[in-house]
Amino acid sequence: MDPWVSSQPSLSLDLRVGVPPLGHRQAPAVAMVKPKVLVEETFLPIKKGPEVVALEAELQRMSAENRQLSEMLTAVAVKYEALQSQFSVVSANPSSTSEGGSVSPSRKRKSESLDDSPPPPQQHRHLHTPGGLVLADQTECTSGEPCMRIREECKPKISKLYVHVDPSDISLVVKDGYQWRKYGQKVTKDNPCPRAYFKCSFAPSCPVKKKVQRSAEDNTILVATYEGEHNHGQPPAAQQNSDGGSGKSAGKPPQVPAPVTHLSPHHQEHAAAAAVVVTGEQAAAASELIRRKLAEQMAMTLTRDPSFKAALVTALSGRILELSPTKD
DNA sequence: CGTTTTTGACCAGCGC
DNA sequence: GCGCTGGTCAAAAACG
Repeated sequence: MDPWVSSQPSLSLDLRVGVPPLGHRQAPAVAMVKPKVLVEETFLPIKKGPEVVALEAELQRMSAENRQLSEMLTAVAVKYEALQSQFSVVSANPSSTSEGGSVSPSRKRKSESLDDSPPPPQQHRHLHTPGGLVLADQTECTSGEPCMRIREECKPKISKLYVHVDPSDISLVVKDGYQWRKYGQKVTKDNPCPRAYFKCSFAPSCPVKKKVQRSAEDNTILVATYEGEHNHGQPPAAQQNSDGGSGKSAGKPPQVPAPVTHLSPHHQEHAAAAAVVVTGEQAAAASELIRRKLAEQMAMTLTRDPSFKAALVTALSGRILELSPTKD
């Protein structure tokens, strides 16, 4: 996250859900605007039953959790600023882009070690996409977002997605909205998990390929490396569940990995570093888009969370019961 | 029957 | 030149 968040009231990532505004508490650096309270504490005359007490305890817990998250966001924002200034320096010195140069789509291992050797921190950039994916590196916007490119004139269209999946899910399926046909699988030297090779099958002439491999460090993370640029639009949403399996999945049910809704600090760092990718007007446009989608995803995540729903329902029903005329 | 996946073989780049 | 490795091909299998 970056300071942009703090300046955008509509997209504030303040996570204090259902917590009464605490005037005495210093607001976290990242969340500056007045918190939106879903369950207003002063909604009704005070008459606390056991459910309300329990709910309050739950809200306190969530409050603490949110405070933690806010602190993490603050730390991430600080890191972002540091990286951004570093990036500005790098941008001012084009000679530092020594890894640039075109990479032909196939049989080019010479300059294509992106996948195997960890890139230097500044090049290891990740962005969360609305699908719960983490977009890394530069240049490629698989979802059609137009402005995530930087130094595209000197870099191949290579990007990475980091997808959190269930460890028990052995499939190498990354849901990104495109149709892919698997054409190979290989066990690589530095990772016991096999790497799967896919080609875009949505358009026959589409040159895009992707490699999917479980992270050696965290096998709940799938790393998808995209090469090339789609020469067609994104398939309609109805087809987005068929990724990897691309239509027929040979009898297997469509595997849809869980979105990255809970990121380890490691991945959050990546996400924060992502903001370094773009600067200037492109950065503004990209940031707005990304953050909007991030906020949407956050809302989606909350609404999908059964415990959150349960707490919300409990709170609302409790209030309604209190308001009920049958109550004496 | 058509399409996709699997998987062993093959090819090319790279380091020694 | 040789071996290692990653990437691709293509025949066979699997599936609806």
